[in-house]
Amino acid sequence: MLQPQQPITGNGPSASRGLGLNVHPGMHPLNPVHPAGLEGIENGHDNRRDIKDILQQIMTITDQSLDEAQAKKHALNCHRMKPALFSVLCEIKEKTGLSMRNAQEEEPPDPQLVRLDNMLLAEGVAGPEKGGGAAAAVSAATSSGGMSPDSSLGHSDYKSKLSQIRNIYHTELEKYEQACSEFTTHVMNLLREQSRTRPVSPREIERMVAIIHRKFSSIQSQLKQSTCEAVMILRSRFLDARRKRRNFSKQATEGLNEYFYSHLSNPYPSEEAKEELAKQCSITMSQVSNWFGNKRIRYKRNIGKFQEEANLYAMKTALGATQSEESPHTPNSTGSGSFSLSGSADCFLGVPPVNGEQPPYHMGAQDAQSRFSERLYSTRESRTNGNWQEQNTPPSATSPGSDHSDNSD
DNA sequence: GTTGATGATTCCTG
DNA sequence: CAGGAATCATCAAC
Repeated sequence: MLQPQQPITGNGPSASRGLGLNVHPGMHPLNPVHPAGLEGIENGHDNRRDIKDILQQIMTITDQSLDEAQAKKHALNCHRMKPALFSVLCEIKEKTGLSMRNAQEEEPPDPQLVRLDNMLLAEGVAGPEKGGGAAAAVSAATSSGGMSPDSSLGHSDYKSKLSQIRNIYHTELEKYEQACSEFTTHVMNLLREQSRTRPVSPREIERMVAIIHRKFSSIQSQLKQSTCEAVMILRSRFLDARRKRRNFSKQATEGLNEYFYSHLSNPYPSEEAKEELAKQCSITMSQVSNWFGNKRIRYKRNIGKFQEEANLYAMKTALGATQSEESPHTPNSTGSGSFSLSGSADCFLGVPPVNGEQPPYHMGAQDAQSRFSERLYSTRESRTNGNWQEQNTPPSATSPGSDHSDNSD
């Protein structure tokens, strides 16, 4: 794409300055490396003086004013020695292999940059605008058990902020790309201009372009890093579940409590039961696990405090069970309104007798209870169950009058 | 602002 | 890896 020997037409200011001839190692004026370039010249002594003069002019060209330099440059380009000198320069360059120095440097992709790219893509900042972006990040955070669905008001805020970051990122990226492209064009023009007075190979230009791109790439990676940091801050601020804790809905709490107290002998829902509870309470399975974990430990810590609650739910379940007995068409009715669980039919039947007492509610449905228990309790629970039963004697749930709870703690 | 309740997280254990 | 225990952070009632 370059024609180094083409006639001079351009006379831009850039060409008159950095001609770059004073850095060439093989350019000693009195000792041309290859005499072929001076073919046809008969008087060697005069020639040497000519060359000396020309080079002297070239060396001092940067000290001159623009117009003067332009004029000198034009004079030099028109000089009869110019083609010969140019040819010498070309040969010197070829011999020394200057233009090829470091030409082979093929840098592997920067792992740090790749990481940043991947992260921005995952966060929805880079890549396609809709679908995989903020929504994906939010849904990921939610499904990991972070937030309850009613915290979605925070999501829209998060999305809008993420969108802002995305916009800024793309604007800046565009700016950088434009600047890079402009600068590259400028440098290429400069080199083309210079190629009229010194040999500049296409490969050299490519190398220069690569250098420029590397420089801009490092700026870009800084931009990417800053963007990643901004997204991280945003995430921690908006998606940190602790900050955005929301109480479960009344219905959800009721459902969980119902299950807890109706399985007081073994309040360890199986995966299946957790899934069902999660579905019915509109929370995630990990939230169900959290809830039961908290409930068990808090109940155990202060059984007396939960006595009333236990009684309440015992009443409810008992009422539900009675109703279900009376009207077999509604077997799953638990007296808790819209909330019902398939496993709640074993209301308090799993509660072991306290000091040999009979369970207060014996519906004659022990078989059903066993079946439900078998289905709902995982193998893991059977391990922990014994422990729970031994250590946590449930209160006489349905007889508040005979409260003999130990009010532990 | 204080305080108790509560959902989530972290660390540890079996 | 599930669960216990401790703790944190926020909510909500006062």
